[in-house]
Amino acid sequence: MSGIRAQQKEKTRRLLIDAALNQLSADQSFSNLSLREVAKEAGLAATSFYRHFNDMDELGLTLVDEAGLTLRQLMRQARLRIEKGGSVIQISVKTFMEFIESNGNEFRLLLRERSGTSTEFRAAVSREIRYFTMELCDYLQKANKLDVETSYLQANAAVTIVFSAGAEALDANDAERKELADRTIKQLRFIARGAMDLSARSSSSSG
Amino acid sequence: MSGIRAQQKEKTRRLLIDAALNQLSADQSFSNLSLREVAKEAGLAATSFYRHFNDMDELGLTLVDEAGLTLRQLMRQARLRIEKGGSVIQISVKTFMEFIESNGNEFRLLLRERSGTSTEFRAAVSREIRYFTMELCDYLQKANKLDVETSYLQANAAVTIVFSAGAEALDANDAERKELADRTIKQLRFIARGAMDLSARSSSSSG
DNA sequence: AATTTCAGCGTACACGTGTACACCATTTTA
DNA sequence: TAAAATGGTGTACACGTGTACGCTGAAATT
Repeated sequence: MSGIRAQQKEKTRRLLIDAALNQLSADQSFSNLSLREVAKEAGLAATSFYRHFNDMDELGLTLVDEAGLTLRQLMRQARLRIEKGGSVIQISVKTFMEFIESNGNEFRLLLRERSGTSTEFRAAVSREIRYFTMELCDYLQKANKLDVETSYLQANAAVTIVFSAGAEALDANDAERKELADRTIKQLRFIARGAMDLSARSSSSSG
Repeated sequence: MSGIRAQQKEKTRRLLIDAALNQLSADQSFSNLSLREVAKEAGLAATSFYRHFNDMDELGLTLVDEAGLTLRQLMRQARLRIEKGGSVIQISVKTFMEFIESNGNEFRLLLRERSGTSTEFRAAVSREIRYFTMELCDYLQKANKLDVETSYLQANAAVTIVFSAGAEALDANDAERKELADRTIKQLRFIARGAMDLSARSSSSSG
């Protein structure tokens, strides 16, 4: 039951996952990454791959799940920082940019497979982003006393803007990233202000 | 000089371009489209491809250019509609959604290659989107008497939101698209309102 | 009319791919 | 301790890929 064998298996499974992740870059996407390349990078024979995954898609979906998880953990970190005081928007953007910097490959994966050719991948990424959006939506609802629709609209728009900025950040240098962060912060303020204004207006005209 | 030959060449070049475009779909991206497949679809021998393009990248960049052009022509149409009266935001979103519906493959191309593995493709798409954004920026500046920075921030955010909605629309049915359009319109109003408010505030405090 | 140009074709090649298969060594089970 | 299960290996195969090369017939040029 201790499982010296299961333990080793988990270890080389990890090796494969990390190998795939490490091979991702600006010049290489998961979809044009071959099973053989991954196995080689992991130091395994090509056919050993099958002891752990049925095919590359299975590996890829695992990566998407992990990336989504990392993203949500990031959100928790941001909330902790916010509780200690500071601008919500500023801290959130900064945290996100740190994520891009230290987890560029995970983010690239999400970004690319979101509009990729596999229905399953698209659904998986879409799901992860939906989780992310929903958590923000809850937060906005409670923090700003907004109605459900408005807070959802705001959360969805904010996530879109932040993701798009993240995508640009991948190709940017430090100075450009700073600029990008500033721009994003201002845009999120536009959205927050607009949501407040228009929500107030519609609730006063309808009730 | 009439060029019965040049004429024919242009014709089969068009055949190749259209063949590539027609092979794009939810399940097939340009990057995993092979030279042989394109040539076959166009009814040519594989090697004839080289009489028109050096490689697939050259074809792809041509497609990106054409897609960008189509996008800008679309903008002109929207402006014409707006001059006849109507909500700027509503008409723009509607026009964009019509573009997605009738030019899905072009849009898919832009969407995917924007975060693809080729630096050249990314640059090309980025350039097209920049043109698109700049035209909107000019318009906002004149129509709303905003300062350059604010109108740029607004234009950039608006384009991001609209593109993201377009991406979702690709996988959506008619009802979902309607919903999507409504959501997008509201979000663009948030942004417009926020830009107005915060621009006014900063200009009154600084001048 | 003779010559040159050139779009399009078919063959051929080396290469990388996924994966089927038989085999081995070691852990696990009986 | 004997038998079974299993992670890892290497070989082998068919397939699709880009593209080099030489050829052909018709258009263009001289």
